[in-house]
Amino acid sequence: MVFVMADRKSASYVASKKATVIDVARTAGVSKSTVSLVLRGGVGVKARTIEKVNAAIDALGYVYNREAAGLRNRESNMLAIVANDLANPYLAQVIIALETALTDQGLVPVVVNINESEARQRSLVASLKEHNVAGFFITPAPKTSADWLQGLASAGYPTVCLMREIAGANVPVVVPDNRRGMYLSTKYLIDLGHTRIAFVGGVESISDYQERKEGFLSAMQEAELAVKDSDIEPSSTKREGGQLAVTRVLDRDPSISAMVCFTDVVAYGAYTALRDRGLVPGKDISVVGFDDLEDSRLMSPALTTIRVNAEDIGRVASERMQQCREHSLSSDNDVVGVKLMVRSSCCAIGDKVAHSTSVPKD
Amino acid sequence: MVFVMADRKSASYVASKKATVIDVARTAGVSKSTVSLVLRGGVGVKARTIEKVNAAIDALGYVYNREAAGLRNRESNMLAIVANDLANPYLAQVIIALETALTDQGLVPVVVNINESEARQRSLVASLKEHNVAGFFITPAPKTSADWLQGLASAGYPTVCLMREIAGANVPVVVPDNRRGMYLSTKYLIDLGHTRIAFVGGVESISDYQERKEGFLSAMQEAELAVKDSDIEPSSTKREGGQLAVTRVLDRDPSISAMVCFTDVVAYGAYTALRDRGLVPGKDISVVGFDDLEDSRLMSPALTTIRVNAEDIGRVASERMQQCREHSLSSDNDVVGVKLMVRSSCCAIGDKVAHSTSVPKD
DNA sequence: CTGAAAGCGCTTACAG
DNA sequence: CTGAAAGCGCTTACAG
Repeated sequence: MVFVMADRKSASYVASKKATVIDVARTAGVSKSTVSLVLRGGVGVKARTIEKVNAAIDALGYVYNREAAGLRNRESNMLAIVANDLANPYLAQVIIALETALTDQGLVPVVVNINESEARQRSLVASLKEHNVAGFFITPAPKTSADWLQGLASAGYPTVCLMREIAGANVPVVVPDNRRGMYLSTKYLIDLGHTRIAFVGGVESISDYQERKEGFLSAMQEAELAVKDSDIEPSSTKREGGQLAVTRVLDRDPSISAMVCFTDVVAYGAYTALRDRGLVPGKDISVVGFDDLEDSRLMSPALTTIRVNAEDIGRVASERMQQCREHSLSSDNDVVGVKLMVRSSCCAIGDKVAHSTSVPKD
Repeated sequence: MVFVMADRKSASYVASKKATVIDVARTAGVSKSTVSLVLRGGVGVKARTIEKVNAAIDALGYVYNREAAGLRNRESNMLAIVANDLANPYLAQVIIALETALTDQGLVPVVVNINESEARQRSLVASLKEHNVAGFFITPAPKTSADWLQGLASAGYPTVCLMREIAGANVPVVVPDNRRGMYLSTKYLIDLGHTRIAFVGGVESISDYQERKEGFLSAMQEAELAVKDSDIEPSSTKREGGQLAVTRVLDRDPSISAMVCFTDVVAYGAYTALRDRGLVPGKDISVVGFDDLEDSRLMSPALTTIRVNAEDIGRVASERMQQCREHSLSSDNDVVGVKLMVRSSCCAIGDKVAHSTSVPKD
């Protein structure tokens, strides 16, 4: 009969010929509708039937075609994480936390890396829209326009910004308490007796930079300490950026006795720059970071830094996404708490003594 | 008329009602078939018509539904990068390189993170299959079964392994020349006069560990140097793993004067362990890494290490994938070259003098 | 270039 | 639970 001939003809590429719901129904001896019911959770289908269908699925190596399903019911379980720079270890922590939270909800997180390029961001997001992702987590690239971001959200794609805010876009944002973090680290240095404190590293065009700078300035102002323009030295957020920034700052003004760094990675660069001039961090000069990467605890001297719990960021962001998906509104900001981790990279100056009360120890 | 009423009713959620090919055809004043032609490159359609269609697409905010298209033509431009651990900085470099190569070919790379969990690998790969990805790059989790991996490839999903090999699976693999890399670094230490060299860090169950260990052993054997079991100390590949491994090795045998580390990250942990005992890397004891992360050049002492060009891995892997997609065969291994980068973390011992000829300098 | 029709692999809704 | 039918948004193939 005809069916047999067809089978024999296709014998050689049988593995790549994908089974379909009809095939499953046929081998399980049930209807197409029943298979569909089982595939979607099997409510109201009796256990024996579910077993038969699952057995057929295994036997045939059937792969559910979620895109065909999505075509009909307009649903998707795929969420995109649009990452500004996969080489940033702190972002990696956030992504890992976020992935865990999403996977627990039965969603499929995929990450794309835009490498701080607005153009790449634009084109990758466009591609993901074509693939019917259910929503976007995004750490927007520098120069991202509010209109573009807003447009994404308005077009029905639930969108949550991570770590960075784009002014003018009405999109929910999950950020650490950048102001308070930098305020805490600056205040800590002031309490140790430092009066000449530099703020090093970071890219001015990104929202977190401005927030951290404000925290620094407010602590300095509160203590009535002067801040010269030259005490603030932006740079790339790579290790090398920190190294260059510190070199420039100290070349200009050797009276600097302490520095708050934009991130831990910048602080690592600071360590290198200091060692290159024969200065020992934690002894000759004080350094504070921001992020609390795993390495910071392990290096020597262990880096005093601001801890931002990546798990918190991930968890809050996934909750916010869930809200967006439910009622497509809500653009509040979530600010995640921070904590000063005192380690060994700071020293007291003048008649002060390093105090280790009132501050959490590692 | 009916259409007008429908339009007015849907006015409030007009933004989320997606335009379709029919809508584009209507506003452009052409047929559905023509729009389809334009969407797929516009061959044989005159420029004026293409313009009209594109104008309509922009005006309507039309988003191509690649899944509906894929349903019909069984094509996909989405490639999955299944990463064993996103927190691994070297892997991040490889992913970035791979993404660049794929994007250049008009493909859409998405990465998922399995966190070294075989179960997560299994479930995420299953989900991605449901989303009709065109192929998989994978750094297989420990305990990945050859059958599973082989099954993936046999089911018609082009699959390329990165960095790690699963014995028994007939799948193309792109790896650095692990043996030669470790041979080179061990030989370098031997030439500096070291005789008691430890091999620290790394997880035994993964293929690259065995290869690197073989390189170490062959250099030692060639020099007729004895290797005790206790000179080889595996550990997690995290920084903390390196720290613990080095501590154990030196506690057992303080005569060790040099160590080859499984990776740069392990070497960073070694630095910490050495400093904790008052030893200065590059002066009291020699350390060599493997990977050549960006940090290695910048830390002090700058780490002597084996450079594995991540761009090469990414480029070769994407070429290999292209071949798989074209004729679904080819399971050769690609071995990417390595290079010893001599920096400051090693010292000569006995009557030897650090030689810096014949070896590439940074 | 157009137009009408069939089909990709599912879901949906409904009568039985 | 089943079965027949229509539809999701595209592509394909073909006659005009």
